[in-house]
Amino acid sequence: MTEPTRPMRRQDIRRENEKAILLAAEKVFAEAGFGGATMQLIADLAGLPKANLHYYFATKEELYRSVVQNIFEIWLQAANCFDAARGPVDGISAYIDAKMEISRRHPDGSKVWASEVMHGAPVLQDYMESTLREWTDGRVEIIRRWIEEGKMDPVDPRHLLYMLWATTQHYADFGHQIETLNGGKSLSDRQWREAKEHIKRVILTGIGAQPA
Amino acid sequence: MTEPTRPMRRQDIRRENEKAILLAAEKVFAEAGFGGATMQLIADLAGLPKANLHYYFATKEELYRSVVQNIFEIWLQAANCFDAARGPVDGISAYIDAKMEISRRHPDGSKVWASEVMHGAPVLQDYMESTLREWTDGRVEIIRRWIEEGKMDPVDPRHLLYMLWATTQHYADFGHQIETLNGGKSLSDRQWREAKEHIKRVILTGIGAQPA
DNA sequence: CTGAAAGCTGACCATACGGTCAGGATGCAA
DNA sequence: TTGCATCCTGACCGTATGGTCAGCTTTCAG
Repeated sequence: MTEPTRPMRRQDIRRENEKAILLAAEKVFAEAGFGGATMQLIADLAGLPKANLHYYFATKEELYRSVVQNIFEIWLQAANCFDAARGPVDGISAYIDAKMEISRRHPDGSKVWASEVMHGAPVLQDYMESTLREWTDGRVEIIRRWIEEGKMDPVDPRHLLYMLWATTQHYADFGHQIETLNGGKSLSDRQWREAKEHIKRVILTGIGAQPA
Repeated sequence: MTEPTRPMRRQDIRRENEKAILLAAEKVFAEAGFGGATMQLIADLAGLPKANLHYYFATKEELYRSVVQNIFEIWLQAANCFDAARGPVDGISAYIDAKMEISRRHPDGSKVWASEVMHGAPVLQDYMESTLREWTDGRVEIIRRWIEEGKMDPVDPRHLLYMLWATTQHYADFGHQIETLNGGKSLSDRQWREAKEHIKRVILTGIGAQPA
């Protein structure tokens, strides 16, 4: 019916194909892990012949690396919430919201990231030792300041960060478990809202930073 | 030097070999995932020829299933803490302690379990729909009672359980990240104690169940 | 219009992996 | 001691996978 249209420019072709491949790869890596994923499966999901994948990404490792780096970018962007905040209530609330939104919108990416870390971060070790460490140290300093200013109880900033990561990431990585316990249905809008509110309430109350 | 000793009884041979294989398998599955693990690697780590693995475990799937089931047992045992408790402070404290001890002593098992769930629980789906669901429903009921009795704030019991699982499991699954951020060193006894205390403090305070 | 660069792909290859098996070694009950 | 069940294993096999490549088509600058 509709004229197929395909006078695509070179640039577009490259961009679209890479995008399709990365999306397919993210899903397959998330579902099967690096070792269990096959280039053939990724190719099928992306709607391309396998050899075409190797035209854009020379090796499976390279493709995987690209996927993981993409996630890491998204992950780091959620950090901005923290900086702009004037206190723990604003900052931590915004961060929880942002990370929960990632868990909801990019569950596959979250799983790939979790898998990568669980297996000892073979491709992201350098990032963890540089970017992630800097990011973490910066937020630890912010939290420390909040504590000094009496805006929250004196809890260990690092363990607090781990708790934030853990609780939010859990809804992506263990989403299948949660769904199963939810009667086999994925969480509704309301349930996601409740999850966010629960986390914010418990943690903010727990660190003595409840809004006036 | 020491006389090699090997008049081993049949029973012992079987038990020891199965144990060695399961231990090696747990480690390899944790490090490489199901797809990335190879029977050869597991055999080498267990100090046995590959063919011998297949004598005890017919297929890779069967071996994997055994590993996962073992973990699930340990995981469920930590549940007892909950039942004996008279209130949220006792119960949740004990549960956090137990789960953190699992994260510390069985990091590989925890990772295999996490991996299994992340990939959609292909071998444990039935367990999740029966045993896990029952366990969860039971604890939800206990928590609900505590709330009714005014022993803690009215938070959603399910999300509270997820938070407990997430925070404790995180120290195993993301142990590598935590170590990296800890200067490349694994957590010391003191740091593990601090982690436990932090989690207990924040969560118990967060749900309004702080001890008098 | 033309030539070269970019994009594409079926067919192919070497390897690694899960699994098999025939036959030897060993513990053990009778 | 004997017979048998259990335990063990080197050698082997079929398959699936990551990766290659020669040669095709398409885009597009000049």
